Amino acid sequence: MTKLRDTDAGVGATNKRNILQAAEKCFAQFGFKGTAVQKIADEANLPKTNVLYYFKTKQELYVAVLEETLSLWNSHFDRATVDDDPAEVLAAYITEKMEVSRTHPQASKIFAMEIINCAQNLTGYFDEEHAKWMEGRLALIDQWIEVGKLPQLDGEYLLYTIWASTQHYADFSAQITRLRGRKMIKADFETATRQLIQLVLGGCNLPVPSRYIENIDVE
Amino acid sequence: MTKLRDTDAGVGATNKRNILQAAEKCFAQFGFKGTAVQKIADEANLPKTNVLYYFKTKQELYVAVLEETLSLWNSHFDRATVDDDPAEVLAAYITEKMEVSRTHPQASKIFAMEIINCAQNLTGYFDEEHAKWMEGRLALIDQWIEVGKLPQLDGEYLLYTIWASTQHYADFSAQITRLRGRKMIKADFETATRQLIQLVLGGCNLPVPSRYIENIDVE
DNA sequence: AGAAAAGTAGACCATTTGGTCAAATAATTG
DNA sequence: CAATTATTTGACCAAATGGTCTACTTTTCT
Repeated sequence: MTKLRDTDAGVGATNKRNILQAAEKCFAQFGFKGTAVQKIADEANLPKTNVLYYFKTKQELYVAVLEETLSLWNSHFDRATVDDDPAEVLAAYITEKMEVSRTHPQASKIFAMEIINCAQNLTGYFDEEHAKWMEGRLALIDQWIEVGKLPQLDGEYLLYTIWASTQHYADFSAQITRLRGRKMIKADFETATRQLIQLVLGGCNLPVPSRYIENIDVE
Repeated sequence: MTKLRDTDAGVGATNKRNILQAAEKCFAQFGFKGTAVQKIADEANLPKTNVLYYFKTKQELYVAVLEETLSLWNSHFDRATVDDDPAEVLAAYITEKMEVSRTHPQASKIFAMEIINCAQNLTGYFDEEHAKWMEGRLALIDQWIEVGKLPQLDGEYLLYTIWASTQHYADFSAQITRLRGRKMIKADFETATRQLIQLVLGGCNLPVPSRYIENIDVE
């Protein structure tokens, strides 16, 4: 009766979402060049021409998928200030990023491959935003050091370590699964999260907040 | 006069090495599907047919490149025992892996993509060897814990963190370069290595060996 | 020297694949 | 209802690409 189209309802929007989901799956598994549009179409149960109707080119579809994954970078850490407790903030940040690896491994893989291939499709916008974000977070870490909440350390390498260690569980899940003999389940992720928090906070001479020590679902 | 061929001399061996090097460069940048045999041939200054003469298929060439990269996993850590000092061993291991990331970023990228794409080309041999290696190293870590050289921790996640954090500097170099505004040079790697050692060892409640504290070339 | 093996290289082919076209159908609007 | 717009779909095409075939040259071995 009433029209609530335009963004999320309607045939077009449904198809678009459907295609994006199928594309994410394929791109994560086979990369950009390794994914045929036909395969995405099959995955979405649509003729290929229909896919190209919604996204003019494969590249355009890929960029659309990529841009969706960028939203996963958002975090509570973005809005932390010098008044916050770095132990709490970092523990929460690690927890968030581990959760992303667990629930959105495909997006993480696509992002990783894009970076490995020199980030040709990450437009200047992401570059600038990301660099600006980084600058702000490094300034915050320096403030924490100034007020004695953190020991002398280089925030840059700290953040790299957190990113690498958390994304690893998504990107390298095939290796991890083979080494362990079985897939990591939610409980394993929780153990891994606790261990990583302990390691990183310990390395920063920070006490681990009590709620991150026991096997309790956090947040 | 004398024949010293077979492995490293002779036209064939030279060409093979040349092709492998060109292939490594291409595969690292564009992935398996994204790399045309013709491009490898151009990079090696040979006609395409010549490349296919030495490696019957693109897949065979790719696997050859991949197998070369596996040698980079070798480390002094392989032969450490419970009598060694975990602080020394882990610091050296991190240093070694960071050095690999600095000097063989292409190999690291190829390996990473292979894992992301579910390691279809890593044969059972690597799987078994790697799993066996892992088992031995986890046993060693447990021994260190038993004799009180290490606090209670899960060695599995410790190793993942080390792998992830060190390989990150090779695999994600494009992102790092953009964030910093310039490439990481040797001195930057040394700083990163020290920071990472401090973080990991600190997280394990281990003192950092003095020679890893100052800006001194180690080993 | 002469035969056999190793290496070089152009022409060519079959397949895959991103993308276009045109025609048909369904939905929406005036 | 008529017209316009949105969507669906098969047929088709040109470019890219992995790989083969054949022929030629160089090296090595006896």
